[in-house]
Amino acid sequence: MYTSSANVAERQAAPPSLAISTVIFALRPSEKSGRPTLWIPLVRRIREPFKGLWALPGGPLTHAESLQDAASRNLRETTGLAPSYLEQLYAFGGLHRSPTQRVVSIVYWALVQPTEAALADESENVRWFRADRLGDLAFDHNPIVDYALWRLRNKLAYGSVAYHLLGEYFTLAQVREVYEAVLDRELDPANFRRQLKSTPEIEETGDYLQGGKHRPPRLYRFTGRPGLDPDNRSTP
Amino acid sequence: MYTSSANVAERQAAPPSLAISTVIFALRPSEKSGRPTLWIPLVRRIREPFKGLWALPGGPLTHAESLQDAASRNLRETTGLAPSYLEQLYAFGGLHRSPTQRVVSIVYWALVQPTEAALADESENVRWFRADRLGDLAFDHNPIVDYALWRLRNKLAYGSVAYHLLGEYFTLAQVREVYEAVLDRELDPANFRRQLKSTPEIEETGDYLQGGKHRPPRLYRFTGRPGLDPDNRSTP
DNA sequence: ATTAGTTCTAGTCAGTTTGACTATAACTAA
DNA sequence: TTAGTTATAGTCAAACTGACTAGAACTAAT
Repeated sequence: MYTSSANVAERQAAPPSLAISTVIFALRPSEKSGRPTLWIPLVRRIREPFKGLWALPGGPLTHAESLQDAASRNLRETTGLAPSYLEQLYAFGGLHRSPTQRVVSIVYWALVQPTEAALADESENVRWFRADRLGDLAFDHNPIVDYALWRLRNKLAYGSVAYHLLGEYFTLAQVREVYEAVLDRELDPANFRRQLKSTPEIEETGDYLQGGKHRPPRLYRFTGRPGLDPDNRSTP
Repeated sequence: MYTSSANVAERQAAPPSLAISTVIFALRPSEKSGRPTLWIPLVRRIREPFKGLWALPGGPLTHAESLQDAASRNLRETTGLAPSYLEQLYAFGGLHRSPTQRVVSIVYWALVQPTEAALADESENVRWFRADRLGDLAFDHNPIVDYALWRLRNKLAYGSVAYHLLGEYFTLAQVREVYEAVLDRELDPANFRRQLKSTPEIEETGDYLQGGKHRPPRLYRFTGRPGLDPDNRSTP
């Protein structure tokens, strides 16, 4: 068996172990400006290597679950979250990612809606961080998060992913705030609005968001699936 | 050890085995029209499961090599090819991909230049197939190839990948033929030309392609790297 | 040598998209 | 009632796209 009692020769012969990790994104209001910003939950390492450092939630792949199932189970167990979007990011398999053993990590990235994110477990060993202020993470998790951010920005430009960071109903200004938070630049409200209105997947509702300080904006709804992954493509 | 002598209980306890496979694309002239078309080399299964069927080249991940190294070694060993482009495609980890054991396959896709592809080994158990006429492959390799084709078409639209299917020097018409072969539709020569001329990564040379039947076209050269993968991004 | 045929290459033109900007509508708070 | 702010619609020029025309440069046939 591949337990900790295995000697060096046995570890050499063993296949690399397989782990699943997830980069989870959610929007939370910034402390200062109150505008939405990207946050990521991390877990503290409670054993070596990198004991005490923060790391992406993850764990080994068990025998009876698919990769995607393992990712969502892990998500649920470590953070209590149910993602609204989950996609494979990349398989990281460099030789020296972990100092103690060879590990291949299949990393997923997930988006979580704000209502869900507000309920998330937070504890001594689970904490949310601003995506742009993470500090030094365990293993190679810093470049992994960078790559996940790059993918998120790319997917955003393409289309259908922003709505998974919002609730079912949203205003066009809220969508713009998502884009501004993720892309980290301001967008012209009128032009942005024109583009969204020309995409058929965004449906006008009859309702308006009340309770604001100014003219109440109309609420919209997103219709249409994201799905580009092979694992998602066939789901109707 | 996890050999064929392991019993069921041992296989259950064992971690899923890890394999690397590669979808290799190269251009070859079609038999009929002579125009370039996409071809893929496959290897014949010489043992169960799926004995006798054609499959993607691949093999187990050995302990001392990175994922990308494993992919290129495998490429070289099974087909004798050195790719001009190699990128991770996806990690496939469904529970029932292989009837005999749980296998997680990290699949790469590669592009090979025509000079290289012409030298490729072909034998009883290695043969090239037109990408659009593969028949039934072993395992879940048909949807994997479909997904690789989808990625290739996408990357083509974005930019820098077409030149890795060509030699160092090429005419703009040759680039157009690559696009036409991969996207499977005709493109207006004048408009296509205008677009390419506006991209700074395509450099005019002073030379012309001689020996054709008509006006000799100017030769161009591609300058600039593809790299979007985390494994490729930092390579300068 | 001349001509026909083909590809290479440059250009036009209308329709569409994009970015910067202006203006009015609709609400809250003072 | 008014000032302030956001929501929303619209204008305009620049850039881009797809369809098309036309001359340049070569080969092959007459």
